[in-house]
Amino acid sequence: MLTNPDMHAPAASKQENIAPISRRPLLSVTVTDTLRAKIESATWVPGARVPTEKDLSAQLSVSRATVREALTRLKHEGYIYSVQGKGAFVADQPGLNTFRVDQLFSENPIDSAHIFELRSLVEQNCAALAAERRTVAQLRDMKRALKKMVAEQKNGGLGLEADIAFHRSIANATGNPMLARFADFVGKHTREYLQVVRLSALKSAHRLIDIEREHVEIIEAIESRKPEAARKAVSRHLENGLPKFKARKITT
Amino acid sequence: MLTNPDMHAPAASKQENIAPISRRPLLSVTVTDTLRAKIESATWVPGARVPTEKDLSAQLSVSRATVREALTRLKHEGYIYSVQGKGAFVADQPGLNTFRVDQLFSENPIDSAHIFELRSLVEQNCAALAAERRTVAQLRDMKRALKKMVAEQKNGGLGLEADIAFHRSIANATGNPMLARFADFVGKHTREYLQVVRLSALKSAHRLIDIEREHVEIIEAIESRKPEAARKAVSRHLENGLPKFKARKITT
DNA sequence: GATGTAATGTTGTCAGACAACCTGACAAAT
DNA sequence: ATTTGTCAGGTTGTCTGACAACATTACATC
Repeated sequence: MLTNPDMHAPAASKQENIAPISRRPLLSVTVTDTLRAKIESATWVPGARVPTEKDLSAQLSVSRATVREALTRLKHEGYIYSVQGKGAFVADQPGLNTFRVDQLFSENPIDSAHIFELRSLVEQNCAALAAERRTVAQLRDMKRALKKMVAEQKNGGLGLEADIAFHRSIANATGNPMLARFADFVGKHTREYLQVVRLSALKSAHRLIDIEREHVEIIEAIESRKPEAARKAVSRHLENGLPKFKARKITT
Repeated sequence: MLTNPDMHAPAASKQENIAPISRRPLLSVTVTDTLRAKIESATWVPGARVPTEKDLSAQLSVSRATVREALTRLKHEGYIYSVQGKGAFVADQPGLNTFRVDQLFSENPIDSAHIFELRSLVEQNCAALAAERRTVAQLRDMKRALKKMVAEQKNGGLGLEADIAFHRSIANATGNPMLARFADFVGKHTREYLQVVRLSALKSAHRLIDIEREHVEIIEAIESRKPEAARKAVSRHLENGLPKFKARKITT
């Protein structure tokens, strides 16, 4: 879905009951998926040589340019690597070059629970580390973001951007930019999948007050340097935001 | 560095003191970096239109094919998106489509500390969740991997693969495939950066015995369903494996 | 046997063209 | 006046062919 340009299209027209058109998938994307499947199904094993671009072009009945575009993506994902004059080969640990969620995610609510759990873990740890390391300036950032969110909500808005800024300010306070970036990453994707479901339910004034109180609890724990309290406050906050998945048992 | 084919090249020759050759960077990679910098420096802001492929081709004095290859990568990373017939545009949250570490990583040991901390957090949480959810079959997998590692080390090897399998078996026991995949991802990259430094120091028999004991402690905590004990056992294990960074203070 | 060299194959880059699609302007019809 | 149909131009997606850069192999030369 992330490769579908539609998701970035301007807001839908006012007639909501028109189903969105489904574009013909790009040829290069189809080829990419086809070749990636060869690797994930272990048809092509690590170290093995990938057919030459010319051969693939002939086998798949597409031009070499299209094959190259597909190979470019697979290289970027870490499934294969290529050496000029030599050829292309399956990587040792295919696909571990980048971490993506779209390839793991489907509309299945179980999958949603998985990524929400990942987010919860990351943000809990961020809060705990922030409680240990935050500077006064960083604490001020958190409070400012919270104030802004409350203000926006008083004006009838959702304060979504301020909410994002709030969580980011916590991640920044860990002093670990890699961790902060990953928190951003996971946060974006969870919010993306929530978007539709959430908007209506979130608007209730009752829930908004809860959210504010939960945020205050997080800040207080970080301010008073209590890592475990911060961790639990985040856990509660995120669980409350996800009533649908809250009680769901993850069975293995 | 991840786009450099050398890292996947066959094992180095026996003459270790030959410096690895540095290839001329691919033109398309250079273009990719140039364009990505435009976005990360906010020269091109979200929503803005990216120059047409023809224009970029003229401005950068490269062919349209090369420009397209660069744009393909940027699309894949989530920096831009394109619509046929319309053009290409900067994404709302550029770069958050995929999580990569090479763009954040440099040879600076501080950066290393950041990714090692990320790994530690992830694996601690995996162990804690595994302690709550593991099945008997999953517990058996962990013990089998540990046995294999010890056996390999008795034969003079490092048991690196078995070690990877051990950590993966814990991640699997969380029942969350997304979390397991991320643990794989982070584990791969941390090990990659360790590789050179570590091999000699690790060979000492003393350290190998320690590692075995640490692994046993992790398993015991998971077997007896003690999440916090499992978390701490993993924390100790990883800290011991990284003496260089152990005492380093992360300053913000 | 060691070394230089040419031939061959593969990926990287270039150039030009057409197909698919979007946008805007204009004409035609109601 | 509004809607609809048509057209032209621009942009990305795909195709084709060619050459450059690099690796491998076989062969000739010393």
